[in-house]
Amino acid sequence: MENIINKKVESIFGALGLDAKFAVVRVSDRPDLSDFQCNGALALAKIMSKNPREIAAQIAAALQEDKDFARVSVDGPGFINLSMSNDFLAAQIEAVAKDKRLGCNEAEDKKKIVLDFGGPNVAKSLHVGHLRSGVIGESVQRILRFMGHEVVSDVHFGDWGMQIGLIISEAEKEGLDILKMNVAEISETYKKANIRCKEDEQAKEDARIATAKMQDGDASFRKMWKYIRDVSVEDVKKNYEKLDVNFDLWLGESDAHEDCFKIIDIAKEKGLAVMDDGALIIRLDETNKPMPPIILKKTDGGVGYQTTDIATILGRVRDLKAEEIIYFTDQRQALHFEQVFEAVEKLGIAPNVGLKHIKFGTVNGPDGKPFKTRDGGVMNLSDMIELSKDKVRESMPEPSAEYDAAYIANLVDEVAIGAIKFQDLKSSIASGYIFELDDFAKFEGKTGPYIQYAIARINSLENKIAEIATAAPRNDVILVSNKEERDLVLKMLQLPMVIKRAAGEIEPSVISDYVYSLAQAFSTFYSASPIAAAETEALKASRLKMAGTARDILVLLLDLLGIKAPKVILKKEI
RNA sequence: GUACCCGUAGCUCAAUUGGAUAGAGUACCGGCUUCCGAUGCCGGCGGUUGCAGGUUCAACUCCUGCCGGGUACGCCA
Repeated sequence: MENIINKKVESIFGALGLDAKFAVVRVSDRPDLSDFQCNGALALAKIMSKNPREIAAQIAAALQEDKDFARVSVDGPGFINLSMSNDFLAAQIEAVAKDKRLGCNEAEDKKKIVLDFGGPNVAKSLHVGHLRSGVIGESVQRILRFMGHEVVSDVHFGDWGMQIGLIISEAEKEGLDILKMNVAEISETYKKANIRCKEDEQAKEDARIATAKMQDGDASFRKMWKYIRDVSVEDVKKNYEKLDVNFDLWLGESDAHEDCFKIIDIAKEKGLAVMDDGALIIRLDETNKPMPPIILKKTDGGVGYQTTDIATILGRVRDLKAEEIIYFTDQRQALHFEQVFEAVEKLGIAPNVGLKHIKFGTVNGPDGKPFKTRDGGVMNLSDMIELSKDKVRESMPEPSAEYDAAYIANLVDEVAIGAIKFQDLKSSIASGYIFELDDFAKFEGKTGPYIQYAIARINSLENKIAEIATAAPRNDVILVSNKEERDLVLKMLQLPMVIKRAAGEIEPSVISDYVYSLAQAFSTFYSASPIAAAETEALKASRLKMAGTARDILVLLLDLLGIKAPKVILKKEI
């Protein structure tokens, strides 16, 4: 709808000989005054050094001719306030209700986009630190697909660095057989190795040598590497499944192994590779923003994650034909990606490919520092999920004939995961948040379950009315008869712009913010306007259709956030 | 030491990228159920946007300087 209004305003600007790029219409900051506003006259006045109110008045006068506007006024220094007619709004929402995509167009410039999120490592079970990357990445993946982009997601497993060497050399020292270990044992061995290497320089050196040997292709080391990788992948997959976080590709650093040599060759050819302190590096200190160098090859001959990340880009451009690559990690890796992107630029291996790093804040404890459990360790992701489910379970009824134990178990799952995900996506992803267990299972206020509940009520409403067997409201017309209805319709019509903005800014919180305000608008409407007992049949049909449309939008939005919308929400009778 | 990020209501966060009266949730206080799901709705309380300057018709937003917090800085990832 904003598109339509924008066009109307643009054509007026054109007719008046004004630059149409200032004809930007947005949702009004002052809903008491108008539905939409245009601030273009202010910007124009500055350029043309004219009185903004005069320009605004001229535009407003022309807009007034259009009967779709119920009211056009110029206020303050030159804001143009626009209010739409109820007929216009009704016609617009009618079109949305009919449309499979609820009025949303796909992007004009569709791209092939590779998303890199998750980033788990071998031998480490997922912890709260992994939550955000997965949840945010999953949502962005859904949003970009909805916009029509071709999206390929890759988990980019951390399976090629020191951690492998650490495990192998530690197992050797302890006389353990890696090929018989399970995930927990591998993880334990890794932890022990870390502790040992903190004290013991020689052990660290041994691990380094083991890493280099493995990377070099030693058969028995490769066998152990493969085993460790397979066992870890299987475990990590299970965890992501629980969270409904999905990847197209389960590639890892190891898959870029061959390309690492190519990167080194290219760097040499271009004269970018220099020996320094025994390592082969690319200098990045001569630019206006000097950075530490890329270490292509370590003194011991092994490659680090800088090289594998660069090599991975080469592969993604060559094999996947990526036009854009987006990374999701916490902000502590900002410098790393600046270095990698700069090196890629110098190497010229990804011309015209957009490289973006979406950084997000850490999940923090009450002290404002990255979250730790009471004993100082990191909290396991699956433990956290269980805690949230326990909370949700408390509010659920006992299994009944209608809803058996399996149904309730599934419901607990969907609500708990919904609560966790919404909590993670509800404020702008650049800022971190304080981890409060209680918040992950809250039902009230700005939470996932609040939205799920609103949806369940609409479903229930439709069932009830169908049961009463009143005149079927098919093909009835939506009427805008009171303030609550009008507010709801206006809110619903913002959908396309919201999704477009979320996709453009790669910011899922734009959607979580909107989905909540829409659910609120619905609840307000719902408690103010009787539906089953509406004054007339036409009004009843209209409101029912309105509610159904709101439900469809809410479900779509939750889906874009990666959150399930249960048809029915059960609760304990009190 | 250098670079980057942050500081908004008691708490957790917004503010459409420079626009009008800085908004939500939570907490707290008050009201709403013979009637569509009260995990709900309505109302109230709560602010010198860290401090001091500057640019602008207009600053939470941009610039400068302080204060306070965080993060990262060559062979871990």
